[in-house]
This record gives sequence, structure tokens and C-alpha cells, in this order.
Amino acid sequence: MNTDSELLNPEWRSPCPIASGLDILGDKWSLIIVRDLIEHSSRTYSEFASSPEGISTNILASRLKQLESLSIIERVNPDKPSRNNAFQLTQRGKALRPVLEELGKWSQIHLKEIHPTIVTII
Amino acid sequence: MNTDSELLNPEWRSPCPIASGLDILGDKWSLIIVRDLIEHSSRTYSEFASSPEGISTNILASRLKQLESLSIIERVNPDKPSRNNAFQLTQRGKALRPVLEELGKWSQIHLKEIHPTIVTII
DNA sequence: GTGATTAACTTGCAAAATGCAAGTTAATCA
DNA sequence: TGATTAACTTGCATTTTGCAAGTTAATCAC
Repeated sequence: MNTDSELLNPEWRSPCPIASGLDILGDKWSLIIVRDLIEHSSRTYSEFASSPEGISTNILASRLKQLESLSIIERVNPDKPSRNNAFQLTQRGKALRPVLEELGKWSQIHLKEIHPTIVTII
Repeated sequence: MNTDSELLNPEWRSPCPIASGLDILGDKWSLIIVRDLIEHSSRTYSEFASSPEGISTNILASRLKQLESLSIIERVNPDKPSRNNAFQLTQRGKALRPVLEELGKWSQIHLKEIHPTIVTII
């Protein structure tokens, strides 16, 4: 599991901004969480877990912690107990929208011939 | 190792274009290779391996195969032997530029306080 | 033309990340 | 106040990644 230190001090492979973004977001799940929050604006733990991609709960908990530690997401009611306390994007998280929009546009154009059931969501 | 079937038939987690793009490109290395080809237009195996992020050679070979099978990159001289035969982006690969530009812009703005040595490359 | 060099990989194994199933805890509902 | 359930955690198997070393074949020096 991730230690607090690993969450708060990511290891940077290089000074390149693209590589640095991928150091944090370059995996199969982090941007799925951001996508859910662009579509729904606020989501609970179990709502994330019910997204069609099927993230497992240990990975979900780990990614939520990391995204929160990076101030990309935050709790809607920070002082309330976690039950039914949803997450939402911060300004920093909302600023990722153009990245996802460009990725979504690319995929719709270039993956449709090898992925017959791909659809438009955003 | 990847079988040919896995390379040519990726597993799609859902019909979402964003998730589908991440099914293919959502890892720490694939977009680093695309970035190198945006910056240099043509690169050999050992040039990729000498990028500052330090990809290991088995991962590099695996990613080059997958990106080639997806027609995101191609060999500059398809019929020549592989020695000194560089790779370049296809039109499909060049179309990823806006994705990387948006990610780079986001990272420069939002990571500089936690990544003191981040710089502007693209 | 041949022996040394080296680019482009492959292989083997250790380490880390992911996935799955089950368990735990505490807030809320009946 | 006991049952339910959202939000996690834990344990372990599987997969992916990382590192070091090895292999192969094209080219270069002579």
C-alpha cells in the first residue's frame, strides 16, 4: 500500500511537464475518477465503485487518497463523517477537463474501427 | 510478455471513449514515446532508451510493438532491417498532440509547487 | 572477407502494482 | 437497540514492471 510520504512526495522521472503529469495521472484509473467527477460533479465511494469500468475497492481507496493529497479532488463536506460524504473536483481538478476532452475526441475518431461499441459520453 | 492477439485486440473496459483511450495509452510509458516523437519526429530504439525518464528495454520493445500494432507509430523504412531503422508518428499518432499539449499545460501550472525542477519543453 | 563492434532486441528473475474475495467499522435506519 | 450498509482494509494470487545479462545480426575497420 501507499505510505503517506509516497502520496505526498511523488517521484518525478524528469523535469518534463508531460512526464510529470504522467507520473501522477499515468495509470488506468486516476483519470477515470476525474472523468466521473466531470460527468457527475459529485460522487460517493460506492458510486465510483459502480462505474462500468469496475475499479476494485482497494485501488479506488488508494487513488482517492492520492488525488486528494494532490488537491485534484476534495470532500464535499470535509468535517462530516465519511459515510455518504461525496468527492468533487477542485479548481485544479476541473482544469484537467481539456485533457480529457482531447483524449475523448481522439479516441472517438481513432478507436472506433477496432472498438465497435465505443460511444460518445462527453 | 504480450501475445500478438493481446496487442491487436486490446480489452475494452467500457464503451466510454476516455476509458478506451486509457485502455491503450493509460500507463507511464506509451505517451512518453509519443512525446519523444513529437519533439524529434524520428527516433531509433536506442534514442528512446536514452531519454531522461529511463525506460527499460523490455518495456520499450513491448510498447513500440503495441503502438505500431495500433498504427500510432510506424517504421520510417518498413522494409529495411531494424538496425538504425527509426520510428515516426502516423497521422493517428500526430493527432495525439493536443492531448499532450493540454497535459503539459496543466502540469506546468499545477505541479510546479510540488515539483520544483519542472520545466517547459514543448 | 573477416573479426570486432554495436543496435535492436530477448530472457530470467526479483519487486511492485493490480485484482479479487472477504473482513471490519461505524453511521444511520426501522 | 439491533439490522443494515457505506466506506473502507486486509490477505493473497496474478499481472506488470524493473534490472541485469544474454543473443543476434548488420555494419565498420582493416
